[in-house]
Amino acid sequence: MNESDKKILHGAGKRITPQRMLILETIRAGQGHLDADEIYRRAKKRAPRLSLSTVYRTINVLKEAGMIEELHLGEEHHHYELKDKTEHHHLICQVCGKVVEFESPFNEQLVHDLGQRYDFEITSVHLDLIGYCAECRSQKT
Amino acid sequence: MNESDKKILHGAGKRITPQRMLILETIRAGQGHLDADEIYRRAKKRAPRLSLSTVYRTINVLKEAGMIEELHLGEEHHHYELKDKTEHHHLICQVCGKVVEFESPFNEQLVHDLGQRYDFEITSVHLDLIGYCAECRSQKT
DNA sequence: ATTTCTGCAAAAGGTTTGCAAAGCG
DNA sequence: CGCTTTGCAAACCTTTTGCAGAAAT
Repeated sequence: MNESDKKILHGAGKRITPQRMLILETIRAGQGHLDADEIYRRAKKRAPRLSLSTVYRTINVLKEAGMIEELHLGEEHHHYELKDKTEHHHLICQVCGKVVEFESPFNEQLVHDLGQRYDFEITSVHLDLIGYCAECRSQKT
Repeated sequence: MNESDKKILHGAGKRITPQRMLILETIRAGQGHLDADEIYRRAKKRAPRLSLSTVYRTINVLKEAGMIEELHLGEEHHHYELKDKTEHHHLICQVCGKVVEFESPFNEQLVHDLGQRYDFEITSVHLDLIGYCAECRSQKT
C-alpha cells in the first residue's frame, strides 16, 4: 500500500491497519481474479489470525473509497480489482472461467450518443464477451 | 405458455406442469425485471401453495432448455428474461436500478475480430452501461 | 404404472452483524 | 485516551437438496 493509497483512505476517514494494507496488496497482486474467499486464503498465509469478516469489511471500505471495483463475471462469485487501471473489459471462458482483459473497442462518441438517445448520463461501461477459450475449445469433442 | 414453449420443454424431456406454465408466464410478464423471490411472490398470488424451491428448480429447467436467460445487473440479485427477444443490452441507473434495453451497437465483425485476436470463440456479448437516468439526475443536488 | 415433479423442511454457501478485546491516531 | 477496527461466533439471506406424496405421461 503506497502513500497515495493511504491518503485516499485517510481522506475517507478510515484508519490504516495492517489488515487493510495486506488485503489491498492481495487484491492488487490478484489482478482482478480473486473472490473474497480467495483473498482471505492468500492473505491469511501472511497473517494467520486474519478473519474472513475483516476481508469482507475491508472490501466494503475499499469499495466505498473508490479504490477497488467489484466485478460480476459469469454466474459465480464477485471478483475485485484495483480501480486505477485503464478501462478494459473481459473475455470469459464459459467452461474454465478464465478471464482475459482487453481494451475498450468503442469510442467515446458511440457511448455518448447512446446516453443521449436514452437520456442517461453514462458513468461506466461493462462489456463481457462470453465464449470458449482455446484450450477448452480443443477439448470439446 | 404457448405451443412452441411446450414443444421446447418436451424436447428437453421435461414435463408440462401448471407451476412451470405459471412461472414462465410470470417471467414473461416481468419483462426481465424480476428476481427469484419476486417471481415467487407474484406467481403465488395465482397458486398459493407454490413453493420457492419450485421457482428455483423451474428457473433452472428453463435455463437449461435455453428458454430464459439470467442477468446480473448491478450488484444485486439475478434477474430473468425470456430468450426469444432480439439481442439487446442494458442501460442501468446506478441510483434507482431502472433498466432500459437497447440494441447492439456493434457489428459482428468487431466481435469476431476480438475473438480472433485472443483466440476465443465468442458465444455471447454482455454490455451494460451504468449511469444516471433522467429522473435520478434531476434529483442529484 | 412409471417416472418426474412438487411442497416442505432442513442444509448449504456466501455475506453480514454483535460484542468484547485490541489497536490506530 | 477515545473511537475505530478486529476476531470470533452466531445470524442472515439466497439458493440447493432430501424425501415422501402428488401429478404427468
